[in-house]
Amino acid sequence: MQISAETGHIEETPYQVERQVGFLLRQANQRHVAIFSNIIGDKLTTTQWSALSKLQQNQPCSQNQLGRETAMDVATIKGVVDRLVKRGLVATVPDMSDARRVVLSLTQQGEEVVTENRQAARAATEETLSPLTSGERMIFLELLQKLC
Amino acid sequence: MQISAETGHIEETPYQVERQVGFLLRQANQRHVAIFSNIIGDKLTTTQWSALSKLQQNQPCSQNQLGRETAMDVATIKGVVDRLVKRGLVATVPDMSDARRVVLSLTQQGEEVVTENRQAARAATEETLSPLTSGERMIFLELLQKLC
DNA sequence: CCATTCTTGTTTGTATGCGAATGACTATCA
DNA sequence: TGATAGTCATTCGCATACAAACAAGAATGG
Repeated sequence: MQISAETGHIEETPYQVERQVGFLLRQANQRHVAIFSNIIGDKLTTTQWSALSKLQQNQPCSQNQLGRETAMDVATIKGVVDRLVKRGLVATVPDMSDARRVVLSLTQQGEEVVTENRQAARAATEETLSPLTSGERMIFLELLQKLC
Repeated sequence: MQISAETGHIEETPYQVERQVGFLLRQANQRHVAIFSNIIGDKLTTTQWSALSKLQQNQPCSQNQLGRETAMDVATIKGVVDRLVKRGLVATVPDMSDARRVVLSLTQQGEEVVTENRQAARAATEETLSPLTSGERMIFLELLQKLC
């Protein structure tokens, strides 16, 4: 909304959904997910990759903690972890000192999967950012981080 | 990957999921969705708003067409439209000239909902972008558009 | 005009993603 | 210590999101 210098009236910028941040964020995310799954294949989703990759950094880790660090709801992280456990990439052990907690860690196979796919994940990032120049990427990532 | 001026070796940038575009896009989108639903309430989701708002611009419109214009899969747009129809915001009529097609249009109530919530949608956009200065917003939106 | 091909809409299956409720356990503080 | 508050994991319900398979209709070329 702006005030016109001529009329002094409030001027409505025409509202176009396709120009709104929300719409664009959703689309950009969709594009990235598509690129990621083209490169990685159907083995791993972006969300699963986040969980595995983050778990490797913070091993061992409780389920909710991992959810917090990957920005996933408790209900969401449970589903993700369940599928990773079923596929033998993540192991769960009950916590000795806290009976509520489930302690997560990568299995041997999980470690291998993370190692094997790191270059592919880098490639996905690269391709997603490919429409931007090197300088634009720096700026974009900086601004994007402010919106999180 | 960069080449060090000192060693001449290829240096691996340490891989951190939380710094990757994909991770940040997902988070930024989550934040926007949360802001939107705080402002609009549980009446409408971001996706439903996109569909309604776009439909108002392009009335009447076939279902798949609307999906294409809102960047939604055929299966996704069907679910969205079904829910909007069930709530009386969208009406469907069979197309005379093409028996496959379902022609969509806003109902009276649908028109009202779009009109009533446009300011709120603007406010959601505004709040999502609030961490950025006016100049940064222009740059960010421009770069984001290139990634779609 | 007929066969091939494309498009439209539907359904199924899998995977996020969140709100809200629940049960079990821990921590805290009066 | 005993009530209260907070945390962890689970579950349910709803809403995207996409791949894949399908049926019916439309469009095209031969």
